[in-house]
Amino acid sequence: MAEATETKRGVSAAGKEIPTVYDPHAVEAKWYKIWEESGYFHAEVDKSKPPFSIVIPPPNITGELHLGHAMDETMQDILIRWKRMQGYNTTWIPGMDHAGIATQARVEEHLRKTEGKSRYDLGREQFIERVWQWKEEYGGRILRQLRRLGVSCDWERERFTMDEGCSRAVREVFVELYKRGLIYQGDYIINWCPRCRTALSDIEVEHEDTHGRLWYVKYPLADDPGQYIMVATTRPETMLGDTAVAVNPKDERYQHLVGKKCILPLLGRELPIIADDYVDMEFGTGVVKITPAHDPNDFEVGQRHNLEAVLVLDGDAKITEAGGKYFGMDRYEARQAIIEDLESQGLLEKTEEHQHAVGACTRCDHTVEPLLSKQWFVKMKPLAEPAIAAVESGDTRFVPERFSKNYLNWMREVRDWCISRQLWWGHRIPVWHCACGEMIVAKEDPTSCPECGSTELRQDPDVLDTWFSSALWPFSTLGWPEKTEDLEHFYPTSVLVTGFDIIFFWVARMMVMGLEFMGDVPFGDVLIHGLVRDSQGRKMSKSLGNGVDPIEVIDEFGADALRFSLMIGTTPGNDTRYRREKVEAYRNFANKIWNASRFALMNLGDFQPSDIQESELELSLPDKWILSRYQGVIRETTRWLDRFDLGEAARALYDFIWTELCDWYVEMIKPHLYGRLGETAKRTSQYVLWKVLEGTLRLLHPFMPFITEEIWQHLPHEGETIMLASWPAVEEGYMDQDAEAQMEAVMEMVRAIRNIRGEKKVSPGREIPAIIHADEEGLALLEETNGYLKALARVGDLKLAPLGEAKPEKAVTAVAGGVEIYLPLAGLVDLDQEIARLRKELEATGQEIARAQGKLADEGFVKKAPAEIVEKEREKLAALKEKEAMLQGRLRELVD
RNA sequence: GGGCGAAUAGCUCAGCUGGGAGAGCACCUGCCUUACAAGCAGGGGGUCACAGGUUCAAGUCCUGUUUCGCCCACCA
Repeated sequence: MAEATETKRGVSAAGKEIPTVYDPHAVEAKWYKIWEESGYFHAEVDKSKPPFSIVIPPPNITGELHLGHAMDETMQDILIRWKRMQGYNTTWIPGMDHAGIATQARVEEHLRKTEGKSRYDLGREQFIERVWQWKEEYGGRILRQLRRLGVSCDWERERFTMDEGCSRAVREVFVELYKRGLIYQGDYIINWCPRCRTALSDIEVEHEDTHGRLWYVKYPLADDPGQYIMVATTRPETMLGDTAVAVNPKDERYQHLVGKKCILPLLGRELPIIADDYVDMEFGTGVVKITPAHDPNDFEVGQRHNLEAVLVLDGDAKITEAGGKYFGMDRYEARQAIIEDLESQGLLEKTEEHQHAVGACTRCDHTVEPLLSKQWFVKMKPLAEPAIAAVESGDTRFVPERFSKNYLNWMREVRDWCISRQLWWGHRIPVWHCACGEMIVAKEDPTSCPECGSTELRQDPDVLDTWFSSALWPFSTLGWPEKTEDLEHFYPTSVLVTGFDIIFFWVARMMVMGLEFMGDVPFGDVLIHGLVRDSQGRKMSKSLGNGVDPIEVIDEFGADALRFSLMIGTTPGNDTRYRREKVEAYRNFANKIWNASRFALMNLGDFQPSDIQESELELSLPDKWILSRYQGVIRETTRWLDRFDLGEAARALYDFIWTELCDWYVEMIKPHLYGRLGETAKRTSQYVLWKVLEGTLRLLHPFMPFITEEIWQHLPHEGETIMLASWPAVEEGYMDQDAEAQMEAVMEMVRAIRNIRGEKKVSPGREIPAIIHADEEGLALLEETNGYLKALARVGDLKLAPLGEAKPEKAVTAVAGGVEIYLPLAGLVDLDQEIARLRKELEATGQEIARAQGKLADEGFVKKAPAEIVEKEREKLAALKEKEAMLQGRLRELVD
């Protein structure tokens, strides 16, 4: 018992204490500090190396990071660490986004809860001061969270979308676009959120099918008392702003009324009846009420027909004075009142159930109002053209490719971008007004009016859409508008990693601005990932309360485990579910690596790679095999990374490490390491074990940076950190097809014996005798490898004999790896059972033979399939026939 | 109204250029074998949604259907 306790503590032979359970906490904190303080994350421009740069999608300072960020950041870190090891001049620029509307809302809410005050109580200046305080607090939290994940960001280059440099870039871009005629101010229908009290861009509105109603309202004819024209509307409250009624010019039903007038119920205003193609004859009554101030289509109709636009809803979505007796009512209250009034006047014909899309603010979920308003816009069409061409030509590539279609479809139909927001938190619009009527658009704050010299200037109170500054991120962070060395070297950035949900918000706008101001795309590749959902597949959200804090996961399982679990088993661009058990599984994987490394360290002793020259190595079959497989995993991992398929790269490493390295190689070379096969065998396997483990750690490092560094430091290595070690390169000389085939045969034999042991319930500790009959080749292989077989399958006495020699009467038979295996298990062999077993096996083999023969008998297959495939099939058939012959021979003996 | 994705073991998901389906978890059997019980060995379990087609060969490519999910869209 005392011994067992000792073992659990992991006292090694050398007396070194390394715990058997990997504890990520101390390791992660230690290494992150060292990395950061040593400046490993930072890169100065080094023109002797190819550049590789990434700008982080800046997290909003609204709160804390969630698992989606963890995945996004992990992907970037993997790419950056990998490229850094490959020798690129890498920088990953971190930073945060001021997130105008979202942050303002959060701070207002906080203010209301803690002090019972609104932003108006504080005033603009004081309020903004509070937001900066918020930024310090929450921004700081985000930075700590990022560090816990292990990200190798170039912290010296950290930026904020409202810092001095970004602010300067914003002004520069605004003024330049204005000068180029690509920014304009105008009265148009915009989306207005009455809750946030600001204009929104089109993509900040989420359309949801809601079920509403369609009301049929009679508009009496002005010249024909008693007669009326009937309109159908989903929004009766906006009728207060009607300035016309429209029909389709082809609609014969209403031909005679076009040019006449009708009376707007409730208000009594005279409305012209006009004809416009926009009206769909099939829908409703074929008559549309026209409200130019509150509907985008009606606005256009209004423009075409020179109609007046009457605003009947204000910024709070309450009826304006223009609404007569309804003045001051909320929009829904007014709707109810209007319906009642119409009904009581006999003007409401009928009501139908009706499904239609209602826009909601993406921030607060309140229903937005389309309303006429003076705002600033970016003219998108001319800017979109090069952004379309760049993706069509492949200058920028989406991964997976399908997202380029999304992007292109949107870009081709892009509409002007409303960029002004009636908020306080954000980049103030660089426009000033003078009492003389002059408007000044300038990069620097003007002191006086150039027209009249007045110093009484008033700046536009509005701020810019948050995404305006985000759109400049790939170059503003590199120093633009200065022509910096950074900009020249690191722009365009190499790859952008982000979720599909912000392709329009962000990716598209970066493309536009990058091309317009840098004359080049902002990034070569756009790696798009999906959402991290909860275990039931639901989107994680505050309201559902199903969000998972990455820090809690890291506290429990370690950052490496979280990172790995977010990568493995995911498909690029697809959503993934977060499951605690999955992280647990990769925590176990970390532990597996930890223990395999403990084993290695115990058995490497004072080994140094310099102790042995590669020419002195006497490689055993397992040594050759693992070296060959190691080349395979280098090639595979690199190939997957090249394709940005991080999930498959992770899987390749997992399989190699757990199955091939740990389960087979380490088990097989134990006798070597224990010195039972002599000093050279020991040194050779020490060398191979070290070489493969050390290299594998480098391959794994981008995925699991902490544990790999910790172990690597304990192994003989070159350099001060694994972070800056080189990415393993394939050494063709170690690729060995024969070794792989031979090992496969040995593994098959071991599995066959283990299988029988399991079936016959032979206790695992008990050694059993075995007799193996094999052809010349098989015997040669077994001469060399019988030690492994004995150890791994727990075989004590092993007899080797050529095929055809007399076989033991009472023995369980297996045919595997091209040999006949007989296990004379005393007392466990039942002749009838054995015969049944062999018959079953024979039958299965017969079926496989039939299939192979059928295929080879097919002329089409033999003629058209690649020679390699046909040859493989022939070999398979030959092996199967051999197996069949062996089984038949044995069966005949037993039956006789 | 368009566009996209998903459908594979009980559950969650992989499956690259077409060449006899895999993992993790769960389940069953046996093991504290001196790296690891967060482990080891063995095992059961799948007409790859459905119907056609292309091909010597289809989970993989094409067409259609069904179910679920997402995105875009100014029919009041």
